[in-house]
Amino acid sequence: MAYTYEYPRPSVTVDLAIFTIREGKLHVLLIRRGGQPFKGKWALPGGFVLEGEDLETAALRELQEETGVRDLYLEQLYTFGEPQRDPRGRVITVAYFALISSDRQELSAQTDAAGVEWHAMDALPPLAFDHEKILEYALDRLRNKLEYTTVGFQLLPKKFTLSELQGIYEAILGRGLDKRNFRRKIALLDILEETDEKKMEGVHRPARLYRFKARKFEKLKDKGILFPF
Amino acid sequence: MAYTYEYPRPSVTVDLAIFTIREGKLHVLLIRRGGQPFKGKWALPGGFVLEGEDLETAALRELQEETGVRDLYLEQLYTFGEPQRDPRGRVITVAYFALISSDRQELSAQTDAAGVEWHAMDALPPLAFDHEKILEYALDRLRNKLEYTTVGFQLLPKKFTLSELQGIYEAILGRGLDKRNFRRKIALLDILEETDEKKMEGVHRPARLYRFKARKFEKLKDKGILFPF
DNA sequence: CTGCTTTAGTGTCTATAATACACTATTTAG
DNA sequence: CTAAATAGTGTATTATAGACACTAAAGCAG
Repeated sequence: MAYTYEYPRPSVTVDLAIFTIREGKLHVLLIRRGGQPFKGKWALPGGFVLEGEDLETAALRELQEETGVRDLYLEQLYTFGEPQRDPRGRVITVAYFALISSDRQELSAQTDAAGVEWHAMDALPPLAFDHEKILEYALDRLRNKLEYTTVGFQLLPKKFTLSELQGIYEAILGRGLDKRNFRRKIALLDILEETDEKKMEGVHRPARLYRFKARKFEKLKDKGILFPF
Repeated sequence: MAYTYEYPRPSVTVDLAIFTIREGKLHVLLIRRGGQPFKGKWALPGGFVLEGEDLETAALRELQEETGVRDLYLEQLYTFGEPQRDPRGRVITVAYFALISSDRQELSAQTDAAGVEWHAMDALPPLAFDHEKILEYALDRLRNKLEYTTVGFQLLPKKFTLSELQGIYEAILGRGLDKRNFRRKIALLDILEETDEKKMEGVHRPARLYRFKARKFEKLKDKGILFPF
């Protein structure tokens, strides 16, 4: 049944650009390589697609192995297949990107022992393979998606303040946004609802906490559409 | 050097969704399969990625083999890798889409003997493999791209009338557009220039022919950006 | 308890872009 | 010269984006 072709059979991997926000800045998850090639260099988490395994399944499996996180916003990015991109031979990689909210990123800290670390996007070390190119592509896509989808919302805990939401947008876009215009557009989307709670933190007026309107949000999550800025 | 991994090595193919406009309607190029599986069914043109061959190079090569056309707008679409998508074994396919202008689509007629035919998108036969899914994805992307890029312009000969350009948009979007609004937006883009020529054809007022402003267009082609509708 | 600091929260005006909508102009065929 | 067919043109309305500044509420210091 399997493999009856007389054509080259490259290895196929998945690589993940996993983003989060820490301390107001966009970070990406990197792993320090333990073996050759590129030993000691940082790389995107990823690995080989297994026998009979779907590509997205492989990406989710790798994600869980590396970070312990399930059930994520995960999107196929691009497939990189230059013949020389891996010095060991022909390896084609399907890149995905994912977002982890600030309250779930703690889980991944458990695996930190294995050389897994969050790196600020504005202070990246040199990366293995063509992972710099992949990351550049991923950041492009992320910023783009931000403009017409709700991706940014993936990066927040269940309840959040509007300032926190704006902070996410500013961190990804790399520029400041006007508070009033931002709030007006969010309100227009009609996907948030107030809670009675307030975030009491620090020496200043407490901010109201919001959450998504569950029904609306679930529908939109599938379509991916919405959220212009 | 090559293939030192102990991991599954699927075959990797490229498949192409090649669109054109014929008689005012969106068409896609299909090939009738000569062998098993899906013998006699229609399929997207495509084929295996060769040893040491870049993915896009493979797509361009297949395109040329099937249609004789070079130098096309070609864009990676998505990679499909469900384990069971090919009954012969694990085959991962990287899908591309391309657009051929009405004056170049004639070239491809030369290979028609081999069961290569244009099919109207609104009257497709059943397709082999998961090619219906791939096509659906491609059409989605094409319509989307139309709204914020200049892709539509790829489907026209060097000189064309504004009505022809509008026809392209209507064929892809599947709905009519207002003539005055369409022309205003085109003018705003500032990427067309008038020629002195007119298209004398039929029993009616002749239309002025336009062409792209070469410099502007070359810049935009790379970026891919521009052209909201 | 007063006031200083810090972040939350709110509304208007202007500019730009999108849409709806109808008539005149030019050509050929008969 | 008239009929048929497509080319070509402008205005008014509505929706969206961006610029912009002050008041509100909490904690802490004195």
